[in-house]
Amino acid sequence: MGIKQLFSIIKEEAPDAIKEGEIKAQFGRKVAIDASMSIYSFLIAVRSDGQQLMNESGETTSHLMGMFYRTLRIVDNGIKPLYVFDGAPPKLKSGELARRYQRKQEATEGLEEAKETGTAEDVEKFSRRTVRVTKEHNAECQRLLKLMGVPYLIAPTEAEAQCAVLARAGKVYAAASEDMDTLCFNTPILLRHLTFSEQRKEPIQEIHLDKVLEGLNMDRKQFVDLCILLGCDYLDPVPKVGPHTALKLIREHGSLEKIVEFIESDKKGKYTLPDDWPFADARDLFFQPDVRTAEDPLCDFKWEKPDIEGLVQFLVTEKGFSEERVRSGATRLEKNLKSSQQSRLEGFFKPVPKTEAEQKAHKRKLEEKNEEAKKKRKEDKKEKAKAKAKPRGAN
DNA sequence: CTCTCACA
DNA sequence: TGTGAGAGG
Repeated sequence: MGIKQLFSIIKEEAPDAIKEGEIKAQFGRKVAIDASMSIYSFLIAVRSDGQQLMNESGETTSHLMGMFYRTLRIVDNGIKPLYVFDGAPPKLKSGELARRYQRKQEATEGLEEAKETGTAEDVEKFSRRTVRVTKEHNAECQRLLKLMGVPYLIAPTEAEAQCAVLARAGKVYAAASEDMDTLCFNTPILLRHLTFSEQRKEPIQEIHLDKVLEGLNMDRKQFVDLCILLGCDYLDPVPKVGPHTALKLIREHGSLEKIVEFIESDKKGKYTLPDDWPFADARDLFFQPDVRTAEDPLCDFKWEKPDIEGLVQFLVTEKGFSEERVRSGATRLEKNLKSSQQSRLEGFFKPVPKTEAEQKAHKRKLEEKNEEAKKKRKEDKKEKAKAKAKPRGAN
């Protein structure tokens, strides 16, 4: 998995591509979020005594908890989230690719377990391994979002790819994900650490793909080849090839075709490719993912007022949440989604003048504006009255 | 994971 | 104002 490696390469070779800032800087922006990935992490992280949270009937509530509060926090910051759910698993062209993909998926869960080996947390270990995002989890989160007035859409296959399409089309500002692989799907901007700013001290990262390519001096194809070489979700990495070598190989040979050629003809046999390594098929998945175009009516979305009573019914009555918390959450949601109707205003955060003189000047200005507005209203009224008195019929 | 509340 | 422990369902 090249997540760390890819980031370190970018940091090294294209530092301008990474912009760090506070969450406030994202005010008014729309972002696309991979819902299924989020749900998975909630199921793992939202726990108490090693168990997922559950209501009295034993139904899991971790995913709803996580999604409810995280979304609230995002919305509190004036950000408008759009969730994208995974559809069917991608149809992989080669059988080998499919095999590896499946194994990787299973390994992801096994890895969590392996990491825990040696610690005394047997219970946790066991329950983590069995975590799967089910149809029911997805459906419940969709119901929750609907009640919250937060839009979502279901991707034909992979959510990440769909997020990238929306960002590329300008329907959202960025794809928000922790997964660097999202860049391979051609999102112009990747937003990382969207949620844990403020509370933690880490800043939000914007990673700009154009700057990445510029800094690496590569086109998109070479960049994707680089990522595949580092080990993407669909293919195993090449043994002994780390970030440094991967970069060097791409720079010297220009493409995976040439690199494979080189490795196979290299008499010294420094590197060995995995037995079956259908890199071209993996590359296709990044270049021709199964997605809806941004113009598809199914990609239309809007933010609406929350259904407060519906939320209470679902979360409180059915799932045992605290009514007070749900209601106060719903109120926050109502307030924020209303006020963020207006789009991003540059200069919105210009500080109010500080000295007394400046404050007075500022006040005067406001009064002037007020006066002007009043006058205008009066005039408008007059116009209207005139129009009424002299109803139009002439034309 | 996120919230809350107690405590420096 | 900030941090840590503990609850949440």
